[in-house]
Amino acid sequence: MLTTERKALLLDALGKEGRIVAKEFSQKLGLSEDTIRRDLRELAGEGLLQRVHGGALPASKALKDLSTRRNVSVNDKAEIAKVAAGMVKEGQIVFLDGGTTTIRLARVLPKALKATVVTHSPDVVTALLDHPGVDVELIGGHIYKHSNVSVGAVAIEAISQIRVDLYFMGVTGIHVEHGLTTGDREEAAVKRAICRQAAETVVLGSREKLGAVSAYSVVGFDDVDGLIVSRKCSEDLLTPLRDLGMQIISS
Amino acid sequence: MLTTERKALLLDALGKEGRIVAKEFSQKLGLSEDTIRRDLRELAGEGLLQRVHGGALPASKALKDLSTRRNVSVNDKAEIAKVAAGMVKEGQIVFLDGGTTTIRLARVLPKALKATVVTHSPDVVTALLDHPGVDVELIGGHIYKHSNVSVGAVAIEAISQIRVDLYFMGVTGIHVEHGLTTGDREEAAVKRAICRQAAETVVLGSREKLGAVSAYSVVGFDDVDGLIVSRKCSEDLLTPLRDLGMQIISS
DNA sequence: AAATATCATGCAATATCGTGCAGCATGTGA
DNA sequence: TCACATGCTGCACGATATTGCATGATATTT
Repeated sequence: MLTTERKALLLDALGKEGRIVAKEFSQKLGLSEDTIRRDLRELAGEGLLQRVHGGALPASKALKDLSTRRNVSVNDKAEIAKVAAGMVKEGQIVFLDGGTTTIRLARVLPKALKATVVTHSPDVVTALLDHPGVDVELIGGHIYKHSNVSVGAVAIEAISQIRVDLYFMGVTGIHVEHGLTTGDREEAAVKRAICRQAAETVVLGSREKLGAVSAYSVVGFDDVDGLIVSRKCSEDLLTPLRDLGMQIISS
Repeated sequence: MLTTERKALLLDALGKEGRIVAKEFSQKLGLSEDTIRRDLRELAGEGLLQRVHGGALPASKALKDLSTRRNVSVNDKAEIAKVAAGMVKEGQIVFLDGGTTTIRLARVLPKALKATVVTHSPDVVTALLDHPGVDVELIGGHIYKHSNVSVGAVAIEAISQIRVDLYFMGVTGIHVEHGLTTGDREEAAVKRAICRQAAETVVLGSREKLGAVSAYSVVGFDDVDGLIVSRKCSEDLLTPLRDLGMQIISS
């Protein structure tokens, strides 16, 4: 077995399972634990995963959240991401926000899809590295570490110079009265800027976002065209949004 | 058996199986491993596949950078990164290139260090997420997937608008006659642009880079101020560079 | 605190690598 | 035909990589 291949296996497994246990893997491959541990150490050295006692976890905080927080919402987000990915058509220019759902969305985009993705999230860029068909344009700016996206005047200036067909927006609050909200002023400003440049804006709303309100208002429902929510969302929360003219797509 | 025919076989098998083990193939064809290895080396030289210990893998795998990193070199790079990290002073504005060594450098920067890092590499951004003291500015542009950095007119425009104190440059070739070279035209242009904006430029050169030449010229030795190399680099390779006035820092 | 599990490191055995060299076939020009 | 060049192949050999084991250190659990 080629060591590179083994490392690829480890990363694959990590992506799928969300964790790696050194002992299990050594048995599965018929190699000593030392070898696996060595691999994990090296991969951790490259920043490709995070070493923990007994095995390894994904490196990026976004992904770590995905794997550790094994709540319902993870499945929700996976479903939403799949539905959203299906909306992207050949040749389109799509803007992907930062956030766990949009990263998943990036990952599940068809690898051969010919399209252009614009993003201000380094994580989305990384997720799209193995999508040969997808052209990626990165928006620069000041990195807001809490969300790992670029924000600020530079980002907004760069955004104002592009046009996109479709914008997948992530938010932390979706509320009938308060509209779409997020936890950071800068991020809200960036989202507004993208909205202005997008022919169509779709909000990705996993279950816990519905009915929630965060500190900073992004836009009202007038400025967005659709909302993708989990199949399991209660109708009670959705009908008032429908009444506001929102097109609701259920996974 | 014609060598071209054999190479075609190798590429075929690679496409079908996803990997090639030199030993197996030599037995299957009744040829020595040397011959197969020679073929693989040449195909790798043309970029048609990726050489790894024991055989070969497809060229396009995102893991490519993983495998080019042999173990020794990993240690080399770790040492170089540590030395470079020590050069960064409080309050400085530092530009970090893309590349494995600079990512390591980012990781080993003191977490509490108050400084600003400018980069066009999403991976560097990710590496700096848990450095609360470090402000990160991201340069946007078109993502060149092979290296996972942003390049192109947008990137160069953004770079021209900043000044940095110190630029850590990564290259793929460091050669007495041919100067500093890299494998992509766009990347070379970006590196040149950063050089222009930097008060001081330092090249990070792990062992295998010394004496190597790549396709695209970046700058000559006049435009860089220092070179950090592994302790284990032979003096034979270093003295000619010293004669050119390079300041060489050995790890 | 004791028991257990996991870890990092050094070391030795083995496998693989790259290079130089020689043998062999084929091609070429005189 | 002969002498020579060229290209391909296998072998030898020193260099490098990989792996498992031993060992003492560290972490986790009871």
